[in-house]
Amino acid sequence: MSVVRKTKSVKTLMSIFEASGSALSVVDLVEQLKVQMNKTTVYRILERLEGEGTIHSFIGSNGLKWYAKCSTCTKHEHDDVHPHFECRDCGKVECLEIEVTIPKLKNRLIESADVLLTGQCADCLN
Amino acid sequence: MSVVRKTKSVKTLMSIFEASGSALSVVDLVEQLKVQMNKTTVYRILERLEGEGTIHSFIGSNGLKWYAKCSTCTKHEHDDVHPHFECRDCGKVECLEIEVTIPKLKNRLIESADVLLTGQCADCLN
DNA sequence: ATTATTAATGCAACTTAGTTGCAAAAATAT
DNA sequence: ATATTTTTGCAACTAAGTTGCATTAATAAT
Repeated sequence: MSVVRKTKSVKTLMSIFEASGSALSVVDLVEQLKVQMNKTTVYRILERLEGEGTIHSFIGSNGLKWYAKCSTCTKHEHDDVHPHFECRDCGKVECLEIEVTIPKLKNRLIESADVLLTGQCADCLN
Repeated sequence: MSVVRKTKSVKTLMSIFEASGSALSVVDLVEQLKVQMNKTTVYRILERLEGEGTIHSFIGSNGLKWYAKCSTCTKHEHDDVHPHFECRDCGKVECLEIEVTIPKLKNRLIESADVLLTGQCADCLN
């Protein structure tokens, strides 16, 4: 069920993620691709690629959805504690290749941890 | 500017937060209060209370906005690294009274950190 | 290579969270 | 009691994301 076919649209999205070093918001992708494909298609392809493990998603500071293809995406075991960084000036969002340690909690089972850091990126610091 | 008046609606919302130990989603508040006040009013009161420092907000796992009144809200200096926990079974969201250590990053200025943990709460573990 | 099967797409209509402008009502100040 | 300023309700709107269904494109089977 739900085999991911290598359609033209899928290839287009894949190459966008390959080419981009940072995360991409769904809103931006839909806007950027609106002449080439329907927004529903964008949403559905992103869902499938995430299900496949090719990309991963997270929620930005304003509640909008972002996707990224990072090095840990290629591993089978998905690392849940890799943080994301959002620049308050240029709006760029990136995956950070560091690990954040989540303390163990008694009485609760933690299944995943989303860490979103906000601040100024290298480019915007000056 | 933007003095917070103690209107009936404000008092209602304040007492809801006092009575509740956990965080409250805006959607739930609007639904719960829809006979007593307009949804626009709910949104605006929450904004004002947050500006005042009485409550704080964050984004849940599905991108929706949540508000909570926690112990650290009463302090003037707002602690940016207090995590939130969302139960995947019952949907309850709570502030955790622990501190998560965010590693220093070279080349980036971190201004705030949002940590959202997802899993099973004490009640849903059995 | 053609045909059959199944997945993917486009489209339009819809749902839902959140916002805006403005007139009316309620708090606070005078 | 009146004037001032904030707050509220309402209706209309925006924008993100979803759904159903008919059509089209990929892959599998012959």
